Amino acid sequence: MTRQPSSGDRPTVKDVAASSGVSATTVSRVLAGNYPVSTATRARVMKAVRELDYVINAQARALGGGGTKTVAFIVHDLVGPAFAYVGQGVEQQATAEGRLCLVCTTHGDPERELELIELMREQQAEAVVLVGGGSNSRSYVERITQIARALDKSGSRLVLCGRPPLSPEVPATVVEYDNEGGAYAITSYLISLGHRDIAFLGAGEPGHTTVDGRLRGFERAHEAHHLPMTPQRTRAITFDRESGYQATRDLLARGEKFTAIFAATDVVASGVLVALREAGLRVPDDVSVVGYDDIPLARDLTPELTTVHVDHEELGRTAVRYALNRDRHAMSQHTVIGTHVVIRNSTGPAPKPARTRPGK
Amino acid sequence: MTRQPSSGDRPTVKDVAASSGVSATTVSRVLAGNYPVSTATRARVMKAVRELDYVINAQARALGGGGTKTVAFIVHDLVGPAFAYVGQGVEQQATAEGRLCLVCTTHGDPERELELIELMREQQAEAVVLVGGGSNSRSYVERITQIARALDKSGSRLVLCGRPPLSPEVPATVVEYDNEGGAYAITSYLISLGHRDIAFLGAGEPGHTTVDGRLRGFERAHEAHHLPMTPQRTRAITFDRESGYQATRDLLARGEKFTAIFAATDVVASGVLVALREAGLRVPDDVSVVGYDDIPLARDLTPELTTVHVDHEELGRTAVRYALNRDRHAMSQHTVIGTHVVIRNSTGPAPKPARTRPGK
DNA sequence: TTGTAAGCGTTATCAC
DNA sequence: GTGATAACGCTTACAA
Repeated sequence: MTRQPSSGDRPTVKDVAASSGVSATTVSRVLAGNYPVSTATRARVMKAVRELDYVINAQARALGGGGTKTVAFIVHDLVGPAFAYVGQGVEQQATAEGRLCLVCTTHGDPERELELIELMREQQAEAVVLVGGGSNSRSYVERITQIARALDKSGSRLVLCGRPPLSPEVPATVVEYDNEGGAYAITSYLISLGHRDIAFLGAGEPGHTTVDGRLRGFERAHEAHHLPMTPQRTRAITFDRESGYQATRDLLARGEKFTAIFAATDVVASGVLVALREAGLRVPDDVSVVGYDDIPLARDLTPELTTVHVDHEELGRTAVRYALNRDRHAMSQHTVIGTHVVIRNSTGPAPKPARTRPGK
Repeated sequence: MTRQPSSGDRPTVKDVAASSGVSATTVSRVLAGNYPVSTATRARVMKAVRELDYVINAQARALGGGGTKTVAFIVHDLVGPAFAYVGQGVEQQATAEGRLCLVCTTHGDPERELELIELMREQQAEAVVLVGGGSNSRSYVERITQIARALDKSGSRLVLCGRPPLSPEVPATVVEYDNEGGAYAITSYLISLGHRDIAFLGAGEPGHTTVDGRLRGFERAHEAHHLPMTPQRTRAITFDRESGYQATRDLLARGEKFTAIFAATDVVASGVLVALREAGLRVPDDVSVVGYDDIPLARDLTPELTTVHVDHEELGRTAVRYALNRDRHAMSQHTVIGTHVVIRNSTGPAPKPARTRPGK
């Protein structure tokens, strides 16, 4: 007698087996397709599957057979363009490798991050991708190390995306981009245009790996060209449009001398442009502006923004690819993706003499 | 004798039980915390949990106990700003309700969409959120109806986010925004500024629900003000920046008469602005431009874009909230979220006489 | 080629 | 309070 599945109570292999007159094992074999089954039987089983509208229970399968085929993606938020692109890459590669993609947001809360890692451990995610720069503080590094070990013990792999490597003994996959190199390159470009007084908006949060790298590239470029740096021209900000705006106004209000501004991100640069425009300064005639990331916004700004291109999507793809196809004996992995300067219309030769605050 | 867990082989309740000298049942109770357990026992168990670094197996729990506490989010892609915000809302609400969030992208492929629905059925997702406008074609509606029924049978709920409701007999939750109303309002605003010749960029794909709604609002506003519409001024596009750019160039090249452009999305509007600028036309002095969506980009364009605000994040939140806390007896649900016009600097009084192609 | 039976790790049921 | 024991739905030896 055939069971009559009703709403909310799914048919199981047993139902299919009963309905097609075979054993549950055979049904399983037909569905998995990895075992010889006679054509006639297969047909009968498939017919029953269709009639009952049977779908396998992923939980039960995971428990009985292999693992769970899941990749977790933990990120600050989904709407930052850079994050969204990394996410896109992660999802894409996970799908390509036959995995499902779990996504969680921390909103910058370290506690929440920890909770999520535990959750992902429960879920047996094959890889747990952490996106975005982290702190460089001793305690933070220790924490991440611990997490990496815990995940490793649970048979899952920690992937750090867009931050520097940990010690080689830590079981983790690290995929970063040449953050410092990009900053060095674009700063050098400004210097080659004759700029000598360049403001840097994006200091602050000392120990934040992304910021640190960009600032370091900025500094190294100055050293390489034997140019002095003045601390008054580097500003701590919060990496949103508004803080770029405020920092620029502050720079102008204090009468700092500068002919160019290096904004730590494209989003910050968008605020910079507004402030300069309000102050009656022309870009790039009076002041050159550069950003970092090359998100689509960079092309929509007026003028179009000269910036450092980072292939965020590739970053996400690479992260998953490496984590899933790694040498099981290798402890740590580390890859760096290149960056390059994209020249658009927000940069030009330094005006002479250098501008100061208008009207001062 | 205590088991020694090694890499990749997780301790189980049994290990914890053995290590703390109680039964597996007791361990389960301590962990669930929903049953009386003596303080002493609880302490011993927790100690063992910590020592073994035990984490529960979510799959096994799902199989044994209740369901899976998962919400699935199926979307065209993650990087479209509107999608990203809906996703943010979905994730946020899912988390708030103690659910995990699975995310998958279709890249516009209907086959892929079907596959994903099946996958989500296997995963026993409590809710499956489909984001973005769909087709209105008979076959498409039938397909969705079938999907809704299939999911319902599997005990999971289909949620349509940002598209019109299906028939009341179809078990689905629909959350849309007042798409047509927003288009009506912003068109009326243009008309109130004296514009009589308004181009609409975003026709095409007849049957696409989002586009249809916006065009209908545009048309209704014309009717309400007894204004004629000329088909030559509505253009089919592909909803990216480039197609907005091309459509505008085409409009100009053909010498169409217009004093304002209604771009179907903010992204399209960004392309429109570029084309107008290249043609030497000033916005809003020569031509007014409006968009739709009010994504952050709208404020970064020059001039800042007048557009229709849609709270995409709230859309996502509402979708999940309704799907999870619905009346189990109600078949279909339907909610509409309001939209409103945001006036910025891309719109102004219609110039007179109406501009045509410059130099013509 | 097919079936039987024993897990997988948890929770629920029913005793004690 | 606590502990056996039987599900949950699937896979995978081991047999036939």
